[in-house]
Order: sequence, then structure tokens, then C-alpha cells
Amino acid sequence: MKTHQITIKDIARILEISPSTVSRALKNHPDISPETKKLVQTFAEKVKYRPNALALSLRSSKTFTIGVIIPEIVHHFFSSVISGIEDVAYAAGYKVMMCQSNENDAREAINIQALLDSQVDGILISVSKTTRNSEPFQRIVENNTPIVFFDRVCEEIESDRVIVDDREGARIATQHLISLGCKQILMLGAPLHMLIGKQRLDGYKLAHEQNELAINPSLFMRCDTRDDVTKQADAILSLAPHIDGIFAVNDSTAIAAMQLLMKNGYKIPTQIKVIGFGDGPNATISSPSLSTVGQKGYEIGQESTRMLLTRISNPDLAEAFHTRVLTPELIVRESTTI
Amino acid sequence: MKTHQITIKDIARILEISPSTVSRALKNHPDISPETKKLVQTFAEKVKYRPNALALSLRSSKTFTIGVIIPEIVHHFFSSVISGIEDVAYAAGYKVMMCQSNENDAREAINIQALLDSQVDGILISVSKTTRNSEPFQRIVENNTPIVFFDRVCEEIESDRVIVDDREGARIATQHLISLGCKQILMLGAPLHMLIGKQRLDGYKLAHEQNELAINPSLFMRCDTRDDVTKQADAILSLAPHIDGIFAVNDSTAIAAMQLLMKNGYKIPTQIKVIGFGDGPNATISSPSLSTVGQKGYEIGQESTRMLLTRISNPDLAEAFHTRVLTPELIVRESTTI
DNA sequence: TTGAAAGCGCTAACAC
DNA sequence: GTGTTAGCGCTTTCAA
Repeated sequence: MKTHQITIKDIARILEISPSTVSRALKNHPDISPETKKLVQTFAEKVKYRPNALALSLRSSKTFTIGVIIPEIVHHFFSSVISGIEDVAYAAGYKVMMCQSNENDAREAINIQALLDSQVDGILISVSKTTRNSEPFQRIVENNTPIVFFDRVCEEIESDRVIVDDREGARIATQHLISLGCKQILMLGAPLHMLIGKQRLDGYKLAHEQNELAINPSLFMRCDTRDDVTKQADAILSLAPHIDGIFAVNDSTAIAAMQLLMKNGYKIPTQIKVIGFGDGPNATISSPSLSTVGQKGYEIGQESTRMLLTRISNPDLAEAFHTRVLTPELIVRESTTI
Repeated sequence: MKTHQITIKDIARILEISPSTVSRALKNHPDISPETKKLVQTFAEKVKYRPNALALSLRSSKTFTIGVIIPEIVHHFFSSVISGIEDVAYAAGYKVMMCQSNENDAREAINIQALLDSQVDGILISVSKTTRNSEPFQRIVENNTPIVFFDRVCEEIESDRVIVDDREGARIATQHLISLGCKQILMLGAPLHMLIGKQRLDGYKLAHEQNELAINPSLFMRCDTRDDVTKQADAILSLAPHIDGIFAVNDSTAIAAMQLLMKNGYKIPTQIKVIGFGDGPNATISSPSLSTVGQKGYEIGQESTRMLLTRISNPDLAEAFHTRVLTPELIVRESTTI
């Protein structure tokens, strides 16, 4: 049984004044006499009056809600991003409507439509891996709803973006190893048709070039999961005697490699130094703890939300779109500390 | 510059019929002639008409939105829960409005109010650690908004609940060690004034009783973080020669203990078997991989959402409240496998 | 078979 | 200083 929420009309009826007076009194409109104001305000307080956000939104076409679409919540990086989004949104008085695409472009498209139907004031999105078609994003633009892409952007859509410089992260990681004296660095990388696969390899190469170090093509392996390490254990072990460092595209691969090497008698970091990428919760828990590159999920969330809120409050400011590039940070732990 | 979204009124004007006819035609009302229907529907399609959810909600006082408040998103357990919530909500055509309390009761109260103001159809909440006052929850009840507490409930509020049986989880874990022949099991526990601290100790004790095994009080240590393990390393090591198993209240403590012991020459699982609690992402990444107790976050999310949706669709069904207790599951990995 | 009108809760011209 | 009215977008009686 639904209890009828008290409305301005109710208050007006009970106090025998008009709804508009109540409305004005509640928002301290200068026209209203102090007595009426007090009367209305104390009464409203007493009956716990709360404005109906739906009515407000319908009237003002402003919902104070931002929509967020991410591939997977259960992922340390994305949950950090959400945390950043939520904190900034909350501080600015905005609510967050959250959807996950589960890396499924159809679900992503449906989520977009649902957010638009809900009249959200803006949308933050990190594109699903399966997405090929930019049409759903195009609808957001046509709808004139501000949008900010973060981490995984859609190239075809002109918009604000927040990304991390993956290549630079890989360069920093590799440079760190080189600075520690490593000369033969094995890279455990992702498939090159993936953007992160390519960019992180580029960073690896760049660091070598900058240090005038030759790149040994046999020191690149396509290996980016724990399972891959197990499957390719023989190959890794056969390379092991000739290397002094490993750079892996993600933490779990780095940790798996570290464990494989240690099980086979290698000392880390003395003989071989290891660095990962991502700074998930694993990195601190491994033994030795893992040096890695922090992806700044929380900052990405904060920054994208700030950019979105700026667009929302300056809708007709036809200012050029910005792409904010965050530089990943080197996090040094035991796996590279002698 | 805001593009005016096309409305039913616009369509009516252009087609020179009345808004009510358009409305009816769009929802296939039997009264409308086939020709008019076709006319309206194809036109609506052409101009990409989309109903304004705000207007719908205002009229029907139904938002198809559920509110979720959790302590921290960046926490594997909670992000699993959210994932479960989102999946079930999505399948039922509901949207999710998400807030985090950051373990702050004031922010929690504000979030509750914001959700109520937004007229969400129901609320899912896991109570913040700092919450002492049940009044904010009381408001939800007074507002007649269905509510389901999950994991961390508020005792004073009568409502549906979904919790995991922590004591049973601890019992299962301890029983597992006992079944493997352990007789001197060190428990690394949380403070006893915390519910999980008490319940998991109870489970530990229960397993001993059920196996007619004496409980050695010196085998309980207050130690529930990685740091604690470091600080109390000496104490742990002095006990080590006399124990054959360890049960820790969470995975990271278990892993830290495991690492400490291995560094000091103990073989795991041969000499000492170790089991944790939680099944976060660390458990698989440690070496040896960690046996643990799965908390079923995803299932909790699913189940609470199902219960909430049931309440939402049967508002006046004054059926008694249910408390659904999920049994944690034993997950056996290398740290207890001989 | 279609249209007119009222109302969901709120605010803001425009009266007076 | 306060009230009347109209309208945000939609649906639904009621009337034609």
C-alpha cells in the first residue's frame, strides 16, 4: 500500500494558501512575507516535505544524473574509475546511473538508449571490446547529450576523452629496468592487434632506442595471462638464462612469470628484475611484491566526471573537445629493488 | 544548444491528429484504426521518437530504477555484488542508481535521501561500518519504499535480508583442515567486537567441538591484515613449530602468513596447511594458490535484487519478511592440497 | 474511431 | 505579498 508522499499542493490546502506561495516560501523567494515563510517552512519541516525530483526534472529538463557505462564492474581498474566518478558526482550533487556492458556491444547500445530515455544530463563511457559500430554513440551526440569517453574511446566520435598514455607507461617501466642495469629484457605482451598490445610494445621499443640499446626480437613473447605463462613455461625458461629483466603487460602475467622463475631457482630481483602493469590488488600481495605501472583508475574517474560536468554546465560553449592524457606512474616495489 | 527531443505532441501536430490518438496508436490500443496506427508508428520510427521516461514516471509513480548503497566499490566482494545486481536488474528492465557511502554514515544518510527523492522503486543497501543510528533506514520504511539489506544488515529494521553464514563458512574451512588431519590449527582472526570476528571464531570452535578436538586458546591471534602479520611475525613463528594448519579471516592475511612461513623454511601445504576467507582475486595468484571460502558476492547481488523486485511487484502483499542465508562454499586450492 | 480535458508535482510569467 | 494559469510529456477517463 503506497503512502501518498506529501506535496506542495497538500501543504497549500492545509495551510489554506496557494501552491505557488508554498513553492516560493520554500525557496526563500524575496516576495514572500517573513511570516508566511516561517509558517510554510516549519510546517514543511514538520511533515517532512521533500520535493519530487521527477517533477522538478520534467519541468527543468535537468535530472542531475549522469550515466556511466563500463565493460565490467568486477575489475579493479574499472571499480576504481567508478569510485572516482561517484565521489566527484556526489560532491557536485549529481547521482550516478550505472550500467555494465559485459563487453557486449548489443547490451551497450541498449544501455545507451536507456540512459538517454532517462534524460541523464551526460554520459561517461568506456567502450566494449566487441563494439564495431559507432552509431549508438552517434545517437548520444545527436541527442545533444554531453559525453566523455574514458580509457577505451571511440575514434569516430568527436568528444572529450580521458585516457592514459599506455606507451609512456610501458616506456617508463622499461626505462626503470634499464636504469637498474638490465640489458636483456623479456617482454610478455598482448596481441598486437589490440591497442594496448601495440602501444606497450612501442613504449618498450622507445625506451631501448632512447638508451641506444639493441632490441632483440626473440625477447618478445605473446603471453598475457597466467595460463599463457603456464603454457609457454618451457619457452620462458629457455630464455631465462639470457635475460636480466621482464616487463609484462599486466600484473598477473608478471606474477606468474616471477613464480615460474623462482620455482626454477632464479632469484628475484637479484638475477632477474620483474615489472608489471596495472597496479591491481595482486601487486602488493605477491612475494616479492611487484613493481608495476599505476593506471590511475580513480583519477581517470575524477577527471572524466569533471570534464563532463563542465560540458553540462556550459552546454552551448562550443569549445573544442579536449583529450586529457594521464601519465601512468611508476610504482617501485621489491621485484625491482636490490 | 539543446535540441528539442520530439514529443507526442509534436507528432500529433505534424500528423494533424490529437496527442491522445498518437499515444494510443503507439501502444497498439485496440480502439485505433489500423491505418492510423501504421501512420503514427512509421512516422514515429522515422523521427526516432522516444518516450520521455521522466514524464512516464511522474504519471505512473514508477521509475523502474533501483537504488544501491554500498560502503566501497573498490572492493572485490562489493563489485561482485553490484555485478549481480546489475545483471538481474538489467534483465528485468530496471536501471540502477549507485552510491557509495565510503563507510561514512552521514554520506549514507544523504544517499538514502537522494534515492528517495529520486523516487526509486526500491533500495538495496549494505550498511556502513560507522552507522549507529537506524533512523535513515526508518525513513525508507515510512516512505513505503521496499528495501533489502545485504551482507551488512541493520538489526532494528524489519525487512528482507540476504546474508552469508559467516560462522558456517568458518566451520567449513576449519573442518576442511581437520579432515586433512590438522589438529593444531592457528586462527588469525578479526577483533571480536566485529561481527565477522566473533562469528568466524564461533565457526572455528564449532568445527573443533564437532570433531571432539580440544581448543587451544593460545592458538587464536588477533591478526587480520597483511601488516598485522608483519608486526606479529615473531609470535607467529614461535607458534609455527607446533601447528599444522592456519585459518585466517581473510585472504590477504592468509597469504601474508603463508609467505612468512615459507620464507622461514616451512613447506606449505606439506607441513602447514593454510586456508583463507573471501576468495578475492589474490587467492588464485598466490603461490601456492590459496584454499579459501567463497563469499558468493555475485549470488548475493542477484538474490537481493530478485527479492527486491518481488516486493516491488507485490507492494501490498503483506507477506512476512525473509532472510535468505547463503552458505559460503569451500574452494580448495594448492595451499591445502597434498 | 477519435478528441478534449484533466492531472502526475512543480515553477514562473502574469495578474491583482 | 499572494493567487491564477499554463505547461514540462504523458496517459486516460469521458464525451462525441
